[in-house]
Amino acid sequence: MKGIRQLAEHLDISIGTVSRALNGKPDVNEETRKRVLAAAEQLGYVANQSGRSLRQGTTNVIGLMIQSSRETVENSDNFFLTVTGGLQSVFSRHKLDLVMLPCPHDEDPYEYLKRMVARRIVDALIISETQRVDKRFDLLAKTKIPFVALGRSLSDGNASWIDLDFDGVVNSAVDRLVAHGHRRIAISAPSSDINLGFVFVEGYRRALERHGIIHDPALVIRAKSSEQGGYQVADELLRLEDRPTAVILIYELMAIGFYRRVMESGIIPGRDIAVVGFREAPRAKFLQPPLTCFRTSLHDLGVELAEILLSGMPAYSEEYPGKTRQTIWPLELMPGESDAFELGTKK
Amino acid sequence: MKGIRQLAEHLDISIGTVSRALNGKPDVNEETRKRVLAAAEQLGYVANQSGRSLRQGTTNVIGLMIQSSRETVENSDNFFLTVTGGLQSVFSRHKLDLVMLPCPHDEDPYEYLKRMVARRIVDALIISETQRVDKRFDLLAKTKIPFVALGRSLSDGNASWIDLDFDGVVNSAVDRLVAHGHRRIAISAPSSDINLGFVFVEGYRRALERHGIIHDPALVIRAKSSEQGGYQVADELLRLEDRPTAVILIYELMAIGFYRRVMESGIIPGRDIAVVGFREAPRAKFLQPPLTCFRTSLHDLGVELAEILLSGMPAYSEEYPGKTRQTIWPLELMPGESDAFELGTKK
DNA sequence: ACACGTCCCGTAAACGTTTACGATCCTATG
DNA sequence: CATAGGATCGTAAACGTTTACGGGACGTGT
Repeated sequence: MKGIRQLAEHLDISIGTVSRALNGKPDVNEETRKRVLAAAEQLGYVANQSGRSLRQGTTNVIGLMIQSSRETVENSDNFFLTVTGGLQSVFSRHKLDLVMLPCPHDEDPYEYLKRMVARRIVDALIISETQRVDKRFDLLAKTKIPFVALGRSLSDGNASWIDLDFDGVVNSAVDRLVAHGHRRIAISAPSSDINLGFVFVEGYRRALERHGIIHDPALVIRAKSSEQGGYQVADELLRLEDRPTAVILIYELMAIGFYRRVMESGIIPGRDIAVVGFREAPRAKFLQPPLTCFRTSLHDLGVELAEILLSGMPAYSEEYPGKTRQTIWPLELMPGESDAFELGTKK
Repeated sequence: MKGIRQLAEHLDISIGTVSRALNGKPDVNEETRKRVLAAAEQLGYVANQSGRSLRQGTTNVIGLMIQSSRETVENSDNFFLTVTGGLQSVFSRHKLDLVMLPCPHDEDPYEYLKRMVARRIVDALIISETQRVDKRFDLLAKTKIPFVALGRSLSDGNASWIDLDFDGVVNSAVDRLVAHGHRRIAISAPSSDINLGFVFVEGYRRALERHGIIHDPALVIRAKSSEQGGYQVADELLRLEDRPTAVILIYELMAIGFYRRVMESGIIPGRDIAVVGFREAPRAKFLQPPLTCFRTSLHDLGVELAEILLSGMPAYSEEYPGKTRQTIWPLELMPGESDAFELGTKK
């Protein structure tokens, strides 16, 4: 089966009518529509995407750009695959397909994005792993292509985004630890270049301030979000003369390394030091003691993300142009036993 | 900047010459080529992919189809993102872009693939997570689209594929355990529907046979490749009256759950029971005791995979059509301490 | 009988590229 | 001087689809 032309002459109908029939347009007899659909099915005809795209300037494909940098590969940990599930559950209802666009390690994400936009293989884009200053926002705004960011940025220029509630997480964690009597609370986070690192530590500082605790910069450890990172965090904290009594880890993967390092020094998590993790993953509850952490449904986050995007696309939104939407996605505390003790009372 | 036509009249050159200049074709003066390239750069012109694809029937995009099924999401654990890095390092040299095509959970992979093929948004395909019988091979063979499978299949029909050396892994594991005095060796694997599950257990049986050990079906545990799965494997094995003295786990993630369950019963891995894991991931060495497992470079696997694919594409291979290539990808033993004891001698 | 509206369909242009073909100019060679 | 041939460029067709436009057939109301 070559193209619509062959299909048309096989049916002895004009090519225009065939196209209208296939696309559910009016001005075509219901009976001939049946015939066309049947013949297309039988001959296995599917419209050539290039031709269609060229004509109507649309591809029916949404792109999800990911960086998969070295840093990410170690910890993203199916984050994207799970979000993708939520995205697709929405997109498939609109006959949109999702493709993931992985930016090569050795290419500048900005240049990569520019190429992808220019190639016009997607109608809209989702960018992720936003930097604190991120030129991609300007680029996408300038090209008028609909997009949503997964992650805030200073450069968002009032564009739509969705982000995890880092602030809520760190506030809740600090409150909880303070209630247990802790005053020296350490925190780990990635570099403040990436927005997560900045926002997380900022929230931490405000939370401490709220409790009247002075902030000690030595208790903020920048580390990779991996087992090695957790190991290193523990290592650095153990070196301090005035050690913290509690620690907030980012990415629960770090807890594995953290546990190991402190236990090597005879320190038992959940008894000698309190540990809170963010965010929940299956293995958190397999640690000993089980890790107190924060959970959320990444699938549902994907659903929300998709809806935000669609609401910004003329063809899929009734009240376009609507306002851009900025959403902070909540997480729920999952109490474990890694912080379940009152400071000063060792069981 | 609209299209090549505007670029041409801006330069006061014919559209044909501009196209030739941009694509490095001959029959164009070197100086005018410079001018064209400069103007294109300055005006930010990039060829519209749809037009180009329509004309020359090629998209310069390679697709990597992944299923991201529930099963996979829990354990694939950046497997694909790492392989992707290797793929892109090859593709980028040929000006090919890679997109990941995630099949929605609720859609049949075969139907999804059919849609993607028909849409013609990729020039070639990589399929993964092959089933033991997998209709996708026939479909791709029939449509003549170049492809490689990541994973063997009964249905491969002599197509190209690459797969991890499950056989070598399980042989090596069994040899090692037998050398340490073990005779009752359990194994975990996913369902034999997926090819990995089948091949792995088959190799296990042959390895036992080689050592004259009779195969006890009770020692083959089908479980999900996750922490929960590992927990469940331990649970089932503990219920046996004639317990195994060693176990081979698939996916080192399972070891976390396995360790926890047996330790709940006072059994210490590496002392009371030997554990070998497949395949290596960062966290294996953060377990206590460190897990003996098998490692490989998934990046390099991606490179090989890309080269196999390219060798099957007329435009990128000098001796096309070459033979199809089936590659078994080796893994290397990483001795830990989880099996470092002689049976009968408890330290 | 006439006007008019509805339903259905065919025709052809347009989307942005690439490329086969032919035209032009210039130089070297006889 | 005639001619061949190379270098460089312009012209136009083609890729497969969608869609604006117009036209024929038919029914309905005056």
